[in-house]
Amino acid sequence: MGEEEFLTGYDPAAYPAVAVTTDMVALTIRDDRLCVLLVERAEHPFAGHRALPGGFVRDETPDAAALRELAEETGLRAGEGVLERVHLEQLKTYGDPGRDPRMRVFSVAYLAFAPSLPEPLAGSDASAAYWVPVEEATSLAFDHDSILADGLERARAKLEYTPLATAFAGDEFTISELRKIYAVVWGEELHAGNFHRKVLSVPGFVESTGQTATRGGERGGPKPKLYRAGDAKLLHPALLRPTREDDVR
Amino acid sequence: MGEEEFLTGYDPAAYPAVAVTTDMVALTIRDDRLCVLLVERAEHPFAGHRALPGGFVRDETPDAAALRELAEETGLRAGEGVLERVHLEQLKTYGDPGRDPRMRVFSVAYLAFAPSLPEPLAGSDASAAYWVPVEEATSLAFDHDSILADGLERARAKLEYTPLATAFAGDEFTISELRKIYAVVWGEELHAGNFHRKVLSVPGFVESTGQTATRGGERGGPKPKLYRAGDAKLLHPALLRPTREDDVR
DNA sequence: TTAATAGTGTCTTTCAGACAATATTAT
DNA sequence: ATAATATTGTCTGAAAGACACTATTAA
Repeated sequence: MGEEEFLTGYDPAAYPAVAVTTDMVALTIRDDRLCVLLVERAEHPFAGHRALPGGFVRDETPDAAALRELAEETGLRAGEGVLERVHLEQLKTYGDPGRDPRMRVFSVAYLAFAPSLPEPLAGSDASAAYWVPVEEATSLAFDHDSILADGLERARAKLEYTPLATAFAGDEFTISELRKIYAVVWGEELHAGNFHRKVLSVPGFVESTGQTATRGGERGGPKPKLYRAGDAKLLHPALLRPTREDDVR
Repeated sequence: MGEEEFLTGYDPAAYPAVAVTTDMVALTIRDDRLCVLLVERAEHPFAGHRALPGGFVRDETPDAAALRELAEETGLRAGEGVLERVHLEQLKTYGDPGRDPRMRVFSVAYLAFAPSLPEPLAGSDASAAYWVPVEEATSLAFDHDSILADGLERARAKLEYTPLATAFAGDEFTISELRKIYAVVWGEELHAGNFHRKVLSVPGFVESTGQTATRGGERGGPKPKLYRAGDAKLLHPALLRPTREDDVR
């Protein structure tokens, strides 16, 4: 702000109308695949295309708008605990002229990490929302391909230096399950032994529940110990992606 | 988007007016101090308070709006090379209802790193803009205190894993000058010997010009070698801040 | 029994940080 | 001459990554 332009009698009608929406990159892991929540567009423009869920920001904070939108599309209700465990953060704002053919629309994009969620109930309020593996989420409406790409890159980077991978897991999880989350999001396998030692050595990443899983892995192995998310907000030292060009030029 | 709400005859006048602006956290280093560009507000609200420079996003991308705003406030002109060397990135969007008492305003905040710039010419177009050491930039208008805080934290974090410190330096610089930039932004001294070795060991951080400065330090010492920014986009391994609580809980 | 998994141990290499040493130059 | 600075060297400890090993369990 600080615009002398509208200090004195500002007339809204004198300016071209703009709209502000949120678009949501909601990620979850289903069947060992990283999935994003998409909606089917019924009408033009981009009728028949899939899009990120989103909507107008009403008389609320952008954060609240994003959370509301997520709740509506997934059918989750506040107060049941699931929605409360979702990690939500602002991603970036997209506002190129022409990104929406109808009018000037600025979209504040959000990124959400959710533990494995059920298929949205088509009945509730979710027009037609469903989880799609990210590799198959192409040819989206508007500039949503690039919003999704930005969201994925952010998510992958965040796993390196924050404990957010636990946001994809249930309340209690094994080290193997956590490793699987990293593998799925990063798209590459991690060395089991080194990962195990690393996770336990980073202070505050996970804490032991003292419990042991009731059975071992699907194809054998001892019963693993159970952990829950720790209280760290940042991982130090970080857990860096193995395959990365030594430095991105 | 994907809002069925405005697929059919959408009437702009039916919605409360919103405005979209940019606010700029422009940082530079002057006299070994980290400074931010502020403007003086002449009229209400917050008359007499200082604010981040900003303005409406017109028929242009938000990035272009931010760059235009920076050029206007600093008096810099495109094509002279200085503005082209400024690093600009989107910071975050602020849109809480009530952040501007006049109407609903969403502000797409930007962060800029500039090499030491002259005091803006009051005459040009800059209403009344000047550089202020960041510690003295308090009690800003609107929610600009928190935008500035977010910008500073982003800047400090970015120095760790990107070569952006070079954006504060001139075309050619010495390792000492680079170290001074880190010290000023982070607010703590760095060990000269270790910093020197570290910078030269990270691939693509800096490249030698083959030249040597014409004179040594202000209080003696050999003539240092000159370097320019390398082609790395990320520092690997990163250059982490020395004083950091082992992990932020 | 077989094969897969959980968890631990060891070794090598890399790197950060502390500290020292030497050479060079402004004052 | 003195003091500050540039640059390089050395050492220690932390940590990453490769690899090996044992114990445990599903099928």
